[in-house]
Amino acid sequence: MYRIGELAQLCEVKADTLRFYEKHGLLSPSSRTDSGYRIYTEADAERLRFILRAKAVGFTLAEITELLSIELDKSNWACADVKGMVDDKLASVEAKIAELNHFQLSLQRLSQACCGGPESAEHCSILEALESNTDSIRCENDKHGFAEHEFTKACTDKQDPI
Amino acid sequence: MYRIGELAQLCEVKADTLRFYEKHGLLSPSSRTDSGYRIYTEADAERLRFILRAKAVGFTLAEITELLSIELDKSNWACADVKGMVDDKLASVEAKIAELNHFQLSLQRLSQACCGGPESAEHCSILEALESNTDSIRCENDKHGFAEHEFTKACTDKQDPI
DNA sequence: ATAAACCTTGGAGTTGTATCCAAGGTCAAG
DNA sequence: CTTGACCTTGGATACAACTCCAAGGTTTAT
Repeated sequence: MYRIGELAQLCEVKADTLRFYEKHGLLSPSSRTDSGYRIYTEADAERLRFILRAKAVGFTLAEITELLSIELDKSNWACADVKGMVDDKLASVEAKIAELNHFQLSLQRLSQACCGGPESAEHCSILEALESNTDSIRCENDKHGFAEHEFTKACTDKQDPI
Repeated sequence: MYRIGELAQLCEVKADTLRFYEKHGLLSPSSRTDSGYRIYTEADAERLRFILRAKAVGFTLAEITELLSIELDKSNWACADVKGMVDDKLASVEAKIAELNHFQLSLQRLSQACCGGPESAEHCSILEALESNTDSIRCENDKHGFAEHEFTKACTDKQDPI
């Protein structure tokens, strides 16, 4: 039997989060004290751990609600249903990864094209790339108008294609 | 000179999005007609394209606001400032990718452990994994109580470790 | 002259996951 | 019997980036 603060500490979440989960139907305390304090049982704690594990593999709370309803009525569901949820989530996670990989590649290219020095950004390759729709990014080598030996190193160093 | 719907169509965004950008200080039309219609110039369109390109590499609108203020006052900023923003964004994108890769791996393991068949979820490996804090996931081979030849194939097929 | 297609504004709603607050009640220790 | 730590509720706030709505004004084509 735990009070809200105890369960929160035990599972490393905030008491506010437990109230939030209750409001959204994920986890309700099994009982209350006479004065209204929430009392969670060990079974409640297990349910919370289920929620947290599901969160740890990427499920949203809405999806976890669905998983919990399956969990409580297993015999009326098939493995296919559960695996379907996992595979759907996997697909969406992979789609998100693909998008972020795209961002990553673009950002790496932008970073490589810029000397990153104290020179004025007037000829910054990054800004130029954002100004025009060219896919190729020109390195700002020699654009800054400083003595070449001073500032070109960073850029030439990074010229190897990705 | 474009009206809001024309610019929206040209750049493949919604007119609502342009009003939203205006409300948030990213892009204001250069003028209005007597009757109050927004009129965007070619320079406005270019600014919009800058915004969209920055979005396409992962910047948030708040970050784009910052980039735009640098863009309009380049000489008072250094390459280091711009590259710093790119590198910060790159780091955050990579952190997010790492998190999603973690989700992906976990989901793949869960998916592999489950036969995904029409059997009752009573012995579903996925649910069992979410119920207990074990890191290793037991395959549900033979747990369903059906004739072995019928349902074990999917699971044994996928036994190779990740 | 009228209908269709466009535009205006302010504001609300969405998704997701909390976090924080104020005003007040409860409980255990000293 | 007071202090401090805990608990209650409802509601506000936050982020991100839109998206939609209603009620009305404007433009354009026929």
